Amino acid sequence: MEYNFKEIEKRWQQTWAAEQTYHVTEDPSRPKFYVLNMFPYPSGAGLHVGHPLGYIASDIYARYKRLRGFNVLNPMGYDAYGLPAEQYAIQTGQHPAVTTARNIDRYREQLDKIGFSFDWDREVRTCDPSYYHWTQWAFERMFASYYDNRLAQARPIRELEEAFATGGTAGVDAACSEELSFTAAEWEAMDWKRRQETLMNYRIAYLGETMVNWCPKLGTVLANDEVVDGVSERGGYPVVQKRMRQWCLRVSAYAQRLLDGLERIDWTDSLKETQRNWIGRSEGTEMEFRVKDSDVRLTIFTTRADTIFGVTFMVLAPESELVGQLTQPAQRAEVEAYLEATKKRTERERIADRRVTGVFTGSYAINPFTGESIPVWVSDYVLAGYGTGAIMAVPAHDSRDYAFARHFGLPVVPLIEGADVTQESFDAKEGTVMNSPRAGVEALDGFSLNGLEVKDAIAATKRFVTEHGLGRVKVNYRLRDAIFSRQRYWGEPFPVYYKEGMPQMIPEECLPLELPEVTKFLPTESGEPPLGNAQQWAWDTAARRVTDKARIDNVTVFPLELNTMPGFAGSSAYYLRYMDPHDDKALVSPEADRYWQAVDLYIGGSEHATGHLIYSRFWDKFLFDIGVSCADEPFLKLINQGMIQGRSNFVYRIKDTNTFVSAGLKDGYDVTPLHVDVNLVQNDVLDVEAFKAWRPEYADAQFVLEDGKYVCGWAVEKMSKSMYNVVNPDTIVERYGADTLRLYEMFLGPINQSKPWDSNGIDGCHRFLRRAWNLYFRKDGAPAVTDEAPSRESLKSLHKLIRKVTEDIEAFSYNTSVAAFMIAVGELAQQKCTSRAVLEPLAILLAPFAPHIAEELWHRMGHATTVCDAEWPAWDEQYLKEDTVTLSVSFNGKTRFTLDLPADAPREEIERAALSAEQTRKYTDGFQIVKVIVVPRKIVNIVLKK
RNA sequence: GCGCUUGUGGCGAAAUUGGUAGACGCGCCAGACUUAGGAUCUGGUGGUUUCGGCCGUGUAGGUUCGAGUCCUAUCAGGCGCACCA
Repeated sequence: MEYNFKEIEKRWQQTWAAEQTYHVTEDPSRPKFYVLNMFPYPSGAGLHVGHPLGYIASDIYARYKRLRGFNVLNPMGYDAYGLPAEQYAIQTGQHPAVTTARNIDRYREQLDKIGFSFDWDREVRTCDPSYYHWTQWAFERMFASYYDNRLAQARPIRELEEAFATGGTAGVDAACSEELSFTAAEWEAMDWKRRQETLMNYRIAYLGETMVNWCPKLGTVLANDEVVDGVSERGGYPVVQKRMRQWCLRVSAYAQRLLDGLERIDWTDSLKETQRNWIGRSEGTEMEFRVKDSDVRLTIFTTRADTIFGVTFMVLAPESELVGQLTQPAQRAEVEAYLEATKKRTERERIADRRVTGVFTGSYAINPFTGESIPVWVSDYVLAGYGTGAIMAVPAHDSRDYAFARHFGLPVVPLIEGADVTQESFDAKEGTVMNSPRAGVEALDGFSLNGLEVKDAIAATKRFVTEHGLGRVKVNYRLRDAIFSRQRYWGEPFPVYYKEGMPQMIPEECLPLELPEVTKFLPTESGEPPLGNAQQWAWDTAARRVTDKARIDNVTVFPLELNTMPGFAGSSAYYLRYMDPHDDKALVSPEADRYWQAVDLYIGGSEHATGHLIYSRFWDKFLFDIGVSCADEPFLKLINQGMIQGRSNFVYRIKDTNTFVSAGLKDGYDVTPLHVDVNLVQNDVLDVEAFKAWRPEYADAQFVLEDGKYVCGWAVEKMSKSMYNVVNPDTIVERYGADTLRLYEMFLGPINQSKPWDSNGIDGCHRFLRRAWNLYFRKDGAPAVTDEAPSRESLKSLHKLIRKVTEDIEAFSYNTSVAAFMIAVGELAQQKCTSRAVLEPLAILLAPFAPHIAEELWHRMGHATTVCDAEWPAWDEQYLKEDTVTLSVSFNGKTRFTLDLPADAPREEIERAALSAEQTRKYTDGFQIVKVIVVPRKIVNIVLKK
């Protein structure tokens, strides 16, 4: 009987769909397990073989867990909002909703062919109103919340209003954009608008005037993680810094919790480290410097408070508002020219060209410890967005300050004994402090750090600063608030209208606020975002619905927000929605949430480390605070699947001809290597006829063959259309079947490693499946499975396999379990094993990896129910025991001969046998036996000495 | 510059965690069956060898009876962060 994978796979896929085999419901009688893949953005190019890698790995685990009695949630959906569909819409006029739906259909078709155990009933699409209803809802809750630093928790903004009314800002410790200070009376005196503005300073979702990454080409702002090397991640367009009023999320309030949470989750060290880096916690001191002849106080942040005696100048960021106040008339022209020049430089230019630039303001700060005057400069090496936007410069012990001091001829005062600062600064935080203060300089209260170790000097300075009211100990984070608006069409609309210029939320019960139709996807002529083109885009507060813009009277009808939300909005809480995808009363019902808790296993690429995986953790912590999610970490275990790279093929054209030379002969000619579509190549041999048909210019191509074949060259490159190395999973499924594809993707190597797709090895996996199939049938096609008792040998093969596969799946080492299958099937074939007692468990073991063939074999063995509900077999140690064991006998670590002994021989007997073996005499002759080391069942090592 | 990570045959990779390095697959070689093979099956396949062995896990040391595995130094690749004070 032939292994007809096409027929088998098609039939079972239909059956599973018809019988809802993978439909899952909350079942408190069974333990739950939640497996999740990062949902894909449905691009127009469809899936290539790299995409399903993670899906297959998680599907194997999901099926395995189900076989072990778990109630497994394994959902799939689409991250459907995104720039490519919109860019395509701008070019072609095709509505993004149309292209997105088409791409989703294509993805679904491709996914269905691979035989996943997804519960499609729980599918979500971020662009569905029923889905983004809850994205908008979460945003509204963030707007209505502030972060209480003392409780380390989000609280209703109402509580803050009450606190302001009773005591002003005194006693309030809340995360904010700007430290404010007012009394209850001042709060009471504020009008509605003023209060709204004040509250905005505290809201978790807030409208903020900030420096943003503006991408003129895309016509939108971008989050920090969407900017790579000063250009946009999508498209690679230049990005400039621009001050704009934008929606932001106060992610920074959660910095410490995001950091602490990493301790409790099972992620790779490298990923946790990446997040720690991104959060960038830095413990230091904030110190105040008075300015000579001015009321201005300069606050700076430093991690090296101990270097206070080496401060020889101060530097302000060009964007700092203090620049204007501190610039003296004599320096005004120069400073303004500098600010102008800095503004013109893009982020990219600043990174590419690290010239030392700066300008003196004419003002002098006063060192709070010594009273010395210190010149205040402006330079773009100080960033406005970090710390206070001002620094104390210690050129002797900071390389950037050093470069600046050398360039402008400012003094360098070394503070560490033995540090040579004639050529470069001494940045290390070690050594003994000196010159603190210098001889002859009197410090405040006789303070001195001389003779202390740097570590102790930092602590001593912190203590002194706090005690003398010169500043405070402060923790800074690199993590910035997330900019949450995009000037694009294809995204979630904000449920926001504007009254007196202040944003108002649309009532929760009126959600979702649906994305309006527009005629054009480009910004309006007046520079408004694309939603400015929508006619039906105003909010009627009386009728509580969207209405025509023309009716705006700012009395009952108000303009709606024109920005839309960024890509990460929809992907931040989708794992919660899968728990309860059809609920129209809540994002997730408490029952469903309590049952599924959190994602037990999350699989996806590490490229989301500083984007989605931060935002999602933030979003979840917020939902945890307001009691919607019961888990404060959303993804308990995370595995990063490696990228599948492309394996490109090349043909070699002899220059100025249409003749192509086979790879082995190309060195004899002057050739140009050209990418050739890998689908025209099999095992590196070119299908010459297909090649001729590929492109008109190759129709009359000539070939120089080797051994009658045209052999192509190859290289590992990114899988992309332009390299002609994209391998489509459908092609593989068509040729070998889904089970072979699944097996082969896993066999390729460890899932967390990047590796090139190489179709060359796939035959091996396909052969394995055929051999497995052949175990179950006789040559004439009749079923071979019998009720005979299995041989001990066969049981040993089976139980060895059960143990190996079970342990490997638990360790996500799928490539080695596939190898174990190959060995076991080979052994069983050799043993001519036909016993049901062996072949049935074998089919179950195979089910997670190759579900179609397993299901088919299971049914052919007479089972009416699906193999998915079978019970995972357990191994029995008694079959794994050996009767005899072959020991290696080594002398001084070198193996010389082997010895067969009963497996249960005690240590003494092994030792005796080794010493009395006749070969032993040969090696011990003339030596003294120092000791004998017995590694039971493995090695006897005899240590010799002359 | 800082952090993380990986170096093993012609290739993808294994190695029970300190115990016979290279499982399994590809490729290659030989054979069988075939008019034929890009089909199938069987056997072989790290290097070297005077056929006793000897040498082999990026490089150089160290610990150990014994090191791919542990320690020290060093080189190379990949990823992340990067005027973050």
